[in-house]
Amino acid sequence: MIGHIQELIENALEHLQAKGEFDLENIPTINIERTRDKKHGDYASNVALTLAKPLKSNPRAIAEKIISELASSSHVSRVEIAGPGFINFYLTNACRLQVIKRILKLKEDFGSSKLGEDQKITVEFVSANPTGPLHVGHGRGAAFGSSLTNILKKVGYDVHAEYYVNDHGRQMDILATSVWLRYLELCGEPITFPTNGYKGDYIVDIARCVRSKYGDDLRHAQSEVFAQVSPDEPAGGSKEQHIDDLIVNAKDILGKGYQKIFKKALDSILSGIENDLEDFNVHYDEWFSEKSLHKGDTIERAMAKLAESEHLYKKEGALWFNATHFGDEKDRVVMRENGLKTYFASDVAYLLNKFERGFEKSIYVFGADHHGYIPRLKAATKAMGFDADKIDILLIQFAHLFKSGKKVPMTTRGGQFVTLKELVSEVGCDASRFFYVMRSHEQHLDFDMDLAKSQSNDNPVYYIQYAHARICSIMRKLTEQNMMHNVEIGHVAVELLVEEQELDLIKALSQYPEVIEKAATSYAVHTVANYLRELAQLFHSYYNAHQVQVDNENLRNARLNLCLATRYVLADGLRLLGSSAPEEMRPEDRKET
RNA sequence: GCGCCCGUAGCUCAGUGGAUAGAGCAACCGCCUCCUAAGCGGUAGGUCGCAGGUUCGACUCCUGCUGGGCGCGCCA
Repeated sequence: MIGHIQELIENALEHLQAKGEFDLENIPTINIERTRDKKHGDYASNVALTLAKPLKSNPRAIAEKIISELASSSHVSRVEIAGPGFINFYLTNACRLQVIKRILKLKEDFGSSKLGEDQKITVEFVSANPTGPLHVGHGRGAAFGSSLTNILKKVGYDVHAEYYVNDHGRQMDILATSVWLRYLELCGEPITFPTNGYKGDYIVDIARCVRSKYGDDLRHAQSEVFAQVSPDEPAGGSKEQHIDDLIVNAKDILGKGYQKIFKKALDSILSGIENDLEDFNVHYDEWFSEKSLHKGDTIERAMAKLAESEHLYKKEGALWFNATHFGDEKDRVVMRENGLKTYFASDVAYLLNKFERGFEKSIYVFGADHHGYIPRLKAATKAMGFDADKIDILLIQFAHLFKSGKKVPMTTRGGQFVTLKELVSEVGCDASRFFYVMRSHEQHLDFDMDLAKSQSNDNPVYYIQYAHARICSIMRKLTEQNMMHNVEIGHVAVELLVEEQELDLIKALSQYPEVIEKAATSYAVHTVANYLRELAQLFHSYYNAHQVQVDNENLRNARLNLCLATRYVLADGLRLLGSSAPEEMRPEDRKET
């Protein structure tokens, strides 16, 4: 419709130009937008305002000339000038009502588009180190990334959702060593657990699994384990050195046994993460292993690419990438003096891998604390000769969890935190998914657990679901009374929908494709949540003001069509956000909170 | 110190150059003989952090200031 109006104006401008009324160097791109206020019609253009300057004339006069040259259209009922010189377009009722037929035909495909042209893109999100269960801090990235993936698919991208698994490096060694030490404790060895080890209870659980599988096979004497280990921090030493020494000993003493523990720890935590995310309705196409980059030659090739473009240099024994050349604040080490590659080297290799897999766009969803990564990833992209516009890095601001009015700490050093699993089991998947994405990802979020749990009118997700359930209920009642919903009768009688609430609801429905498209192009998942709330609001108002099941068969079917169309959009929108659309919600099912 | 993000109603937030700045919650007043009251209608609530600038037009863009969050290792 926007394109149609654009065309009308464009033609009018060309006529005016040809008649010599206007003297423009070129026809500008014409901006058409939905009006916010229905008193301003359905669509408005500011074209006369923008032309005021080049034409050196007043906007209202220009608008008048444009209107006089507008060709008549079967979709437009009225055009008027308003305010400083806006041109407002009113659609014909027939045109407005078409959307119902369209939705009933397309069903849940309404709002889908070919915007993405089937381009291969990837969205990487969460990617938390597999050193422990996911906590509520990861939940926002998971909810956002998953919803974004759904939305991008909806507009026609071939989206590959990916989790980058940091299954390589020192943190994993600390994990494996922590498990081993807990295992030794279970065997009865007197162990002083290192300050820098992972202290969560889940480590003990894994150690127990190791013990039940291997018995005492991996047991070694405390004296051997701690032989030549420098003192821990409480004993006046360095906690970093202490844990590193323990890792060296663990690898030495255990040999192949170390890999067994390592693998057990990784598998156990990773499958826990996978399960937690599945329960959170978050699905991945790929769990990408960092180790696979080390096993293959991707890192070498990535480094070679950087070297080729002469962006690598040696300093103080280490190998550096000159990121400052591309605007980063400092150069970055890719290989340490001890010959080990840094995480950044893996990141560059992963980047190369994404380009090699032919993704047109790689979207990274990072926590706000990772904002320092943007310049260096962009720098590496450019240095390898790729288009930096092909990577988009989104920062998710922190969510603060509130419980009983008090802020709940997200993580603590001691390994105590609210896990995602706990959140989902306490609040439920639907409400927690919705709460995480109902605010802009660029905004700090206060997550009120009590509100999310409350199954009441305070809770926006239930409000939306309730609208859906009400429609389902209308349909059920109909069947109980042996009345038929005849869609064709409804289509023919569509002009009977004249109530204000009906027209408002119809208008909102017709906006769904635009909302989805805008959410996709600007990565603004929360706009879908806002839209659904508005749509539910309009439906509830309508429901209260007018009866759907009326005696008049024509009107009844027209209204049923409208309800059904609303239902499709509500269900699809909820699906995009990872929430369900229940067909029945009973007040007596509510849990008192 | 440097860099990134944020400041809109009592609270939590929408509003990515347009018309009279909007929702929800909290407050107050109403609505079930009628398809689910997890609902609806109404009232009240604002110096869009402050000061300049760009523009026909600024909550929106630019600069400075101010308040808050986060980040600045051969850590992961």
